[in-house]
Amino acid sequence: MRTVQSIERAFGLLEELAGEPAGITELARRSDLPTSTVARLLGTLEGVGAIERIADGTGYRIGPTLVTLSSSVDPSQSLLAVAQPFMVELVDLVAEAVGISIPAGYDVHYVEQVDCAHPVQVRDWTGTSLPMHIVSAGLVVLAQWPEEAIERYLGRRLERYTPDTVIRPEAVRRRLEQARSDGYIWTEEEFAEGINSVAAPLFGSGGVVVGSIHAHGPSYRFPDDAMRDVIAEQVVASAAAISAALGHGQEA
Amino acid sequence: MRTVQSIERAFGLLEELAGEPAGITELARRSDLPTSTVARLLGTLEGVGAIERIADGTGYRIGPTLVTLSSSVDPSQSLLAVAQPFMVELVDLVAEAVGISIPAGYDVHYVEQVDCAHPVQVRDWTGTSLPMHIVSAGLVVLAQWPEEAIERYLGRRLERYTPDTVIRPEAVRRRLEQARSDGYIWTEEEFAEGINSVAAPLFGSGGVVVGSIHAHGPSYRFPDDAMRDVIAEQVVASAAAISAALGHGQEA
DNA sequence: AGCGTGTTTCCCACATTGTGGGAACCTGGG
DNA sequence: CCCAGGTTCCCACAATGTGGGAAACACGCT
Repeated sequence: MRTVQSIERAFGLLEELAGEPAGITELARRSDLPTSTVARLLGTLEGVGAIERIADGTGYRIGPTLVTLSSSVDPSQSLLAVAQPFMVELVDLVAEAVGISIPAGYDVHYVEQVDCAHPVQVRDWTGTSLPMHIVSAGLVVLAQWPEEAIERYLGRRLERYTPDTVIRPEAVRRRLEQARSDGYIWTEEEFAEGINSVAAPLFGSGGVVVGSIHAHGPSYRFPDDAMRDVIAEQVVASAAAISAALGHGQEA
Repeated sequence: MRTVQSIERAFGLLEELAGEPAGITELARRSDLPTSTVARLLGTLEGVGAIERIADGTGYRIGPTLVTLSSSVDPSQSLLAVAQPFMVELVDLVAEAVGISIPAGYDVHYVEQVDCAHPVQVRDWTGTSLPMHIVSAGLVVLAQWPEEAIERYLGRRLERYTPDTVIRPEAVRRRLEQARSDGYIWTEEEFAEGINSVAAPLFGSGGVVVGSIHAHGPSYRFPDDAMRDVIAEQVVASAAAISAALGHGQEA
């Protein structure tokens, strides 16, 4: 036995439903399965939240679970594919680890990192989430949010991670302005002692922020003071290139 | 038998993966299933595209199929649930059909309509898509896009639907400005002769446009000249209420 | 009301299908 | 080269999912 029939069938049904909501009998006809089987499969799918009953009684449609499942990785998906080559390129330029992250609620989620050759380097944060105000990758994203959203963010208690973490709302606000005008931002030992990073925002199809790209390294060598601006510009340039690559190709 | 075990397990695994990509053994540990079973389930899920292998060999993550499945219904989903009551309310106020639409590439897609009591009324456009520049529902959305995106839109050939359709890029631009400052826009027989409509944009969690709400009626009676501004304000108010309802509640 | 069509839900015997133990097989490190 | 950690394959077993059909609903018609 290689594949699981019931799962394949279930996804067949999901695809039908994605095209157009429908009831048991109709799906049974379309997918050429006995109604009782379809009923059972749909029942299970409903149980896990993959589909839900349409309000006025008859029929099912794609449900919240699927949305959650996909959204949790979705943005990174296309992002990763597109960004990968640019990340590698950027690593060569700045000679430090480069990462990509996406917004996830009030956090940013690190989805990928390309390491540099240095024997001493920042560990791979892929898979972790951190509050936006403590990391460059988060600040540049936050900076792109509409005013009310920022308001909400800053209205909550802002956690401190190190002595250098900036948590005064007005101070954070100033940094956001800075990020907007510069197109990038530096954080220095605000999340963890010994790590500095620069980040620039990534924009997707509609012009909305979909995440950010950053370079980070040990604070004893990064950034080299002379290179500070150059590095930032390189990150910004990579970000722009990725955004351009994402830019078009909208879909419903 | 009530539910299908393999499907439940499969979705359990998907949820694990959504949280964080992982390999077979790790998932087996976490979900407390035999590795061979996990391997088989993942194999099937990969077959249907629900997950995919992570580039550098080891591990799986959520795949394209799930994204497709959810995106096909997602935007309308939460929107519809939230918007429904407001739509009904608005119908009462303006005494004409009210609809909701979402952006889909360069088109807007009509996802729902609540009809009014009039024996003569606009047909239900639910399910159809139209270019943004010819309908109020599209213009208000377009108006919220970032400049470069608008640029791209207007750079293409703009189709004419009726003699009154505005297709000169500069003219459209002026209307977009108007839409931004007023918060709504009227279109009069630009898409189909005999139909006028007003629309206002809907904003979602991040403050991004997620669609629009509009009222439309036969041009011989809609809008009543004296009511023109009142109606527009009512649409705007409904839009604001819906946006507020969508507004918060972010999630990863 | 009463009927009829088109649903969905429930039940149950059957064997197909999925299961899981374990062995073989890769792969990367030391 | 060997060892650990992971993945793929195999196979006997029966638990699991299957599907036919009947029962319970839900409407729309007359």
